[in-house]
Amino acid sequence: MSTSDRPYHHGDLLAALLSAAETLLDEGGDGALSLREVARRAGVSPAAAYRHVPDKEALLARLAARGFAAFGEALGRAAAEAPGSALDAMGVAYVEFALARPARFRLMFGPLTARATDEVLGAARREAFAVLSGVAGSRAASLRAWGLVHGLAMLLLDGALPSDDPVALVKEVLGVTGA
Amino acid sequence: MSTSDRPYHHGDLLAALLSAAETLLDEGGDGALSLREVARRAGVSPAAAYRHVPDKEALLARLAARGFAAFGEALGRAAAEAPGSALDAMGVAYVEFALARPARFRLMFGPLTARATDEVLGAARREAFAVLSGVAGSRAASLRAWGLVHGLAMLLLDGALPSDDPVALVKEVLGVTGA
DNA sequence: ATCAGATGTTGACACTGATTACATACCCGC
DNA sequence: GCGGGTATGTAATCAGTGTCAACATCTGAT
Repeated sequence: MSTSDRPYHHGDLLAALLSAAETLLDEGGDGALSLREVARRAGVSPAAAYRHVPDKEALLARLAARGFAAFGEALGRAAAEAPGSALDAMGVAYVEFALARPARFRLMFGPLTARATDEVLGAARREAFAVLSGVAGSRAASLRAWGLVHGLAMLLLDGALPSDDPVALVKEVLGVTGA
Repeated sequence: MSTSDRPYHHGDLLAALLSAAETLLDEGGDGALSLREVARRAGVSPAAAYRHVPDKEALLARLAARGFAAFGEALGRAAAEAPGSALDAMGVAYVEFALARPARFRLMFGPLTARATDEVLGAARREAFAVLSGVAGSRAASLRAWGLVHGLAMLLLDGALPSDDPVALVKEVLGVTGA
């Protein structure tokens, strides 16, 4: 029962850092998020982060892993809600996720994760993809579906496909019979 | 007749900067390239770059525009060399370009170009895409082809599709009858 | 109660992008 | 030819970043 608002020991700083970083990513999103700003948000000195994470890159890897977990869950939910046309529903959910959280999505599929030194990240990513591959059929069909939605999501994120209603565009391309 | 190797005035610094930046991008490529390092490579002080470019972002935009020019050219060449199956050839060329110059490709389709404040860049990008759209047929078919190859390229770049022979994988997915 | 280890702080270093004030070289009009 | 104006370069500086080492503080096991 200390009277100080913030005790010396935070309690669960790593979680607070990750949460602050996600907020940062989702709100500003314009550029790269700085470790210092994350620490500031968590109400802690910059160096404190290094007690919980070896590196800024490692923190980003954890964020990406978190992202893949939420991503896989969203895909699974979409598939469950439309058992008849699971693949199309997942495709739409794929793009919707990307558009709703651009910075997180870009981080998940960025050069940092490409280096893939973090094994937790790799597992999370594989698991998310397994959800998608499970409903696609053959290997080639699975890759085709995956590549297509991923490409559409990326192009929309980059503004290469200007569209008032991106989701409608995706449905058109996928041949989803609307409603 | 100065004995100094490098005259005070460089002659064409902007070109030298862009060239140096491209070299940097293509060799290290791991992270973001710094304006200072680019200037160092060009044998010039960091501030000199600001005489030719208002911003680091503007320099990157120019690089991306250059990239789109080379990209469109590569696509056009591929189409010309395989008149029978232009679309497939362009798809393969699309991925090959991305894999040969990962950093440049990522820059071209990155958040910087998404902001698209630079109009030259936007024009270059549209032109590259026009090459692709020209051979695809309907709008939906064009978007489908484009999204697919773009997605495959990105996933391969991110190491999400580990493959010994990425190009073969792409051909398989595209259904290209090899040789 | 004490002491070891975990956790957080302070201060520093090297680096970055960006701006400013100043120096130099080139070029055009005379 | 030459002198001034302008384009182009430099050096110095500022704020912000990732990272580290040294120090301070808390917490739990013995």
